[in-house]
Amino acid sequence: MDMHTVARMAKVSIATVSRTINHVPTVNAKMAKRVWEVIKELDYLPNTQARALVSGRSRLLGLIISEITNPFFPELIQGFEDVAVEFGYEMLISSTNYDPERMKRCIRRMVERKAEGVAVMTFGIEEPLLEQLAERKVPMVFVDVGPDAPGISLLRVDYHHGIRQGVQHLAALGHRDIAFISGPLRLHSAHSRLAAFHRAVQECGITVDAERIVEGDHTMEGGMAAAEKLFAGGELPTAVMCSNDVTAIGVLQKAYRAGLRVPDDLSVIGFDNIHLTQMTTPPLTTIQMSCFELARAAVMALRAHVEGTPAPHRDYPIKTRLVVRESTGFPRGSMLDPRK
Amino acid sequence: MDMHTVARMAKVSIATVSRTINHVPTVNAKMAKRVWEVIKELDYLPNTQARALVSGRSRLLGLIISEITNPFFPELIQGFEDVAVEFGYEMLISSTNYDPERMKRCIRRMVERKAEGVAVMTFGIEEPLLEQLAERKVPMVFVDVGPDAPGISLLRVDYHHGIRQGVQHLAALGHRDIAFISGPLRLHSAHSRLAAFHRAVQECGITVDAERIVEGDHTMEGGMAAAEKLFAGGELPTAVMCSNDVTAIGVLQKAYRAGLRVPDDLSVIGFDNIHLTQMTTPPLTTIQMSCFELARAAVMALRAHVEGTPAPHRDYPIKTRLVVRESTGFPRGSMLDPRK
DNA sequence: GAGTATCCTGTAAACGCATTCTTCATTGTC
DNA sequence: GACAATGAAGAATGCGTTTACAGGATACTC
Repeated sequence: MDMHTVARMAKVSIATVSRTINHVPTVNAKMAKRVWEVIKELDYLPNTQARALVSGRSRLLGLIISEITNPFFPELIQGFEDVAVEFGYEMLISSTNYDPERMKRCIRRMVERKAEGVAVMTFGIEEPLLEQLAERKVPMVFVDVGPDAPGISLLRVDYHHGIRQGVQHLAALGHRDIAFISGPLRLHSAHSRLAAFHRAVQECGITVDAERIVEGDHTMEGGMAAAEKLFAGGELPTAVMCSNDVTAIGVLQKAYRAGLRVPDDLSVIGFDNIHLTQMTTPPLTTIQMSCFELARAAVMALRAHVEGTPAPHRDYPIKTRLVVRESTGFPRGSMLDPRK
Repeated sequence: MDMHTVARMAKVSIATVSRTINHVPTVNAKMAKRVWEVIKELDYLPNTQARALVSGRSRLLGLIISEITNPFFPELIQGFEDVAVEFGYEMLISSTNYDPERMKRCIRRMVERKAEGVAVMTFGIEEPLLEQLAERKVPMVFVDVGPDAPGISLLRVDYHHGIRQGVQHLAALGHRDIAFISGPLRLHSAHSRLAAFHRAVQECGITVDAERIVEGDHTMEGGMAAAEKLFAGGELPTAVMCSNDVTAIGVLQKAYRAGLRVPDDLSVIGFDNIHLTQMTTPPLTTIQMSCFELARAAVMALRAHVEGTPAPHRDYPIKTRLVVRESTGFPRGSMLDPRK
C-alpha cells in the first residue's frame, strides 16, 4: 500500500495526498478531509525510506553505549528513545562491551545505515576508532571529553557540584575518614569523578590517604572487590563514596556479608541515581546524574548539528545533585550519634 | 564517497566494483584485488539504504519489549543485537512500558521503517494492536502464545521442566509449604508459570493453599509487596517461588528487613537467571531461561520467514532448568536441618 | 588469417515511492 | 468575453546500488 492507493481511493492525485500529509495550506479543505479519511481507513503510513530518498535524510540517530547490562544504560536508552521519537528520529543502538573490535563494527553499522548523528555514551576514549565518523562529517556527542572539531559537542557533566554536596553531607555528619572507589581509570569520566572528590574533600578540609582511594571497574563485582580491599586493612573508613551506583551496591553487599551495618558502621554514597538505588537495603544515598537529562541533551545537540537550528553549542551542561536516602549516617563511635 | 569514487580510483566501472563487493566469481582476480585495495584505502562502506532500494529489503528487524529498565530485557537485547548483526540485520528497539498508546507508536515505527520482521517480547497479549503488522504480512515472533496465522512463530518456553526441577529441589530439601508469587495475571507467561507451578507441586504430592498464591507484577516493588502479604499472615511458608528474578530480589529485600534469614528461615527461588542473581545476598537459586537462546531463536524464526530457508516452523522450543545457588536450604525447624 | 566462441567489462536502465515543479483546468470577477 | 486566481494533475526528480545487455578483447578452430 502506497500513496497511489490512497490517491485512487480518495479520487485525487498523489501530489494532493503528499500535500495533505505535509499540511501544505493550499489544499482544498474538502479534499484534505477526504484524503485523511482514506488514510485512516487504510491505516496508511508513509514509507520512511522513500522519504529519506527524497529528503536525503535518514532520520536515524546512533547511540553507542558500553554495556547494556549495566543498569545505568537502559535508563539512558529509554530517555534517548523517548526524545528521539518525539522529534521524529529513529534510534540505532549498539553496544561495545569495551571491545575495540565491537566498537569498529558499531561505527561501521552507523555509517552503513547513514545515521545523521551519533551519541557516543561510552564514557571512554576511543578517538582513533571514531575517525571514520569524523571524516564523514557525522555529528557526534561525547560525554566530558571529545575531539575538538566542528560537528562535535560535549555533554559537560558538573561532577563537582554533586560530589561536593555528598562530601559536605558526610562532613556535616562528622565523617573525617572517607574512602573513594573510583571507576576504571582508563575512562575519562572515572578520572573526572575522582578529581571532583579530591577537590571536594580538600574544600572541606579533610585529608584522604592514598590507600583510601581504590580503583573499581563500575561493576558490582568490582565494587565488592574494592570493598574487600578497604575492609582488609587495619582501620575501616567511616564512609565510602563510589564512582557509580552499581559499585556502591557491591559495597553494600560486601558490607552485609562482612557483618557491617550500613549506615551504622559504614556510610555509603553512590553516583548516577539509577532506579535500583531506591530498592537496596538500605536505600542508597547517591548523587544524581539524570539519565533523562543526559539523553535529552544528547538528542538536542545532535538535532542542532543536523538541522542547524537552534545553533549547536560546543558544550551542554549537565547538573548533578545529592539525593539523601538511608545509607548515610553518623560515623561509628561518633559523639554526634544520638544512640551513644 | 560512493561506488563511483571507488570505481574511478580503481580504474574500473561501478559494475565491477559492485560485482567485486558481492563476490561474483567472474571478476578478474587482479581487478578484484585492486578494487579491494581501494575500498580499504578509502574506508568505503556500501550504502545500506541504496542496497535496500534495489533489493527491496530493509534488513531491519524490530524488537518490541515491555520495559527496558527491567534487567531481564537488556540481556535479551544484547543477545538479539549479537545474532541480528551476525546475519547482517540491524535492530529497531522499541519499548511499550505496558502502555497501549506506546505500543501503537512502536508498531507505527516498525511499519514506517519497513522492518522485515518483528519480535514481540512483551510476554503479554496485544493482538488487536498488532493487527496492523499482521495485515501487512510482517512476520512476527511471540513468546508462548500468538495469533495462528502464516508468518507467525512462537517461542515455546518449557516452563514446566525448570519449575518442576525447582519444586522437586524444594521437596527434596523437605519443604511442604511452598508459596508462589506470580506475575501480573494479564500476562500470558505469568499464567503459564503459575500453571507450571501448580502442576509441579501436584506431581510432588504437595498441596498449596489458595492464600499461598499471591499476584505480583514482575517488579521489585511488586515482589516486596507480595512478600509483605505472605509475611503478614499467621504461619510463614518455608519457601517462596517467584515468577521472575526481580520479584525474588524484592522478596530477599523484604525478608532481610523483616529479620528473616534466607535460606535459614525462608528459601527463595527466582525465574529467568538474570545476571544480577549471582550477586544478591545470598546468591539466588533460580530457574534459567536463557535470554541468549530466546533472542537467537527469535532472530532465527524471523530469518526463516523472511528468507524462506531454513523453512520456518510454527514453534521454537526454549528449555528451562534449575540453577541452584544459596537462597534455598532446609525448611526451618526441619529434622533434616543438620544444625538442629 | 579469417571466422567463431568465450569471457569479462562497461554502459545504462531499473529499483522504490514520496516530493515538488510545471502545466493546465476550473471558477470567479470585471 | 477576457483575464486572474486558485488548486489539482502529471511528470520529473532524488539516491547509490544492482543487473540486463551490449560489445570489445582474447583465444581457439579450421
